[in-house]
Amino acid sequence: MRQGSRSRRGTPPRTPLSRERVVRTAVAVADEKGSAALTMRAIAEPLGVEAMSLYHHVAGKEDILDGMVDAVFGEIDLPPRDTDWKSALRHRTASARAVLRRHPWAVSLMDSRLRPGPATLRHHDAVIGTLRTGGFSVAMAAHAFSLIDSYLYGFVLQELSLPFNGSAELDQVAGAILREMPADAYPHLAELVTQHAFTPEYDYAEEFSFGLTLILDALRPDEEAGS
Amino acid sequence: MRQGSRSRRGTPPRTPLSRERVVRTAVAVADEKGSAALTMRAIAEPLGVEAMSLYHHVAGKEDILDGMVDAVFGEIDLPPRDTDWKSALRHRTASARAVLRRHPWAVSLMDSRLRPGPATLRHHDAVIGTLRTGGFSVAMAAHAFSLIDSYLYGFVLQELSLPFNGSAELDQVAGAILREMPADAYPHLAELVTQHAFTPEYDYAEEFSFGLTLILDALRPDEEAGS
DNA sequence: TAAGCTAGCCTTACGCCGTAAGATGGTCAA
DNA sequence: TTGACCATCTTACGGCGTAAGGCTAGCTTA
Repeated sequence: MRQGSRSRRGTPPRTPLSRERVVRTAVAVADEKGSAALTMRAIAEPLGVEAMSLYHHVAGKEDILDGMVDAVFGEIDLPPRDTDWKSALRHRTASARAVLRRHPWAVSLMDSRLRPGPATLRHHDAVIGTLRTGGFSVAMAAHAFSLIDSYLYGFVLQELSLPFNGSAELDQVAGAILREMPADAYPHLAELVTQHAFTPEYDYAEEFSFGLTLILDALRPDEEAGS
Repeated sequence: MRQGSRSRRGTPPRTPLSRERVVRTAVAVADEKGSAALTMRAIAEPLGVEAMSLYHHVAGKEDILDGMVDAVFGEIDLPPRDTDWKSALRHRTASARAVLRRHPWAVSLMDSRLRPGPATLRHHDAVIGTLRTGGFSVAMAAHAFSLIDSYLYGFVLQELSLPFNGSAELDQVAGAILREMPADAYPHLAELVTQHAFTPEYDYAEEFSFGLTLILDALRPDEEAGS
């Protein structure tokens, strides 16, 4: 904000651009304005620069998106190494949910993006390492990894697709949908929506925890070297 | 193709447009050309019509996207009513995975889209109904619903983000990533990737089944009226 | 049969988008 | 002082979603 403004004369101490600064700005823009507003021009503006200048530091918009995904993985806590595998994975999975809620554009961005950055690789390696150390065979670790992350991404995907800016708005939407229904066309859905006293923040945390606990308790290491 | 061509003279028997025909064509275009190629002009062309003509039948592109999502839900088998809840849900979940693989654009489209169509509502109602009939309380049915669908969407999301046009390409990508690694920077990840003899089609079906079985076996109805 | 209405399609145009190509100008070594 | 370099800016292009309005075929009505 203070460095570049729009000046060209007077040589204010313009902080030089860099791939990292571009990616960080892109994350901020997506957080604030939504992923639809993430244009090259919108990223350039808070940097006090024109859109085309970004191309000297990134290969194109796809490159920025790759960087954003890796930045998100960098924010997720790695599973701590000083507890059992179950507690460790519970911690990192809760951290991941928090991060993905903070960056609502991230989940949809992660699909179709197959150029994992270093933070992504480090993250996956740590999760698999936790399972292996906890006594999981390679095959079983793959199963557990797939299951836990599928649940994580799928849950956040669904959670974010609801407008949870306070329960008022949610109730309003739910109510509108219910009212459109031909009374008893969808009785079970109506029952569930009606009976669920939506208090989004808390309910969702509890809902997530229910599924995660069920999964973690059903998973079991399959190698003899127990801790 | 045969009906409209570009003619205006001679009055060929042009099949009239309709919201349903527009949505069906949009699904076909997305399937064949990818979701990035899904433009109003691209939808209009196979209908033998200009882009702006679509606006007489749909409210805009968002409306088409809503319709596409509902069309996808319409393709998913409802849980059959003549077995136990576990078999019924296994069937509909496998069907859902098959449908979402057939329309790779669908999962990402489902988030951010909060105007469920009739097929979507009917589908959700049937799933919840299966759980309730199976002895689940309303609260427990909500838990089970959330858990199963989170797993489903998350799994497909991850499955589709890999280039699984035959194992050759996948091995190639995996190999390239491994080669970029500083040898032993990600040992557990390397071990897992190396040891997993990727034969995508089969492996993924088995992987999905593992997690689904684990979840279904861990879930339990919580009301006394057993079957 | 003829007049007028209307539904359904087309044409044109606008302001966005990502980015190719090349001009500009500030910095620094010689 | 000169000259080269390189980060940045300017301009432009094709494609996007869609607003506004024109045209015509075929139905309604007298």
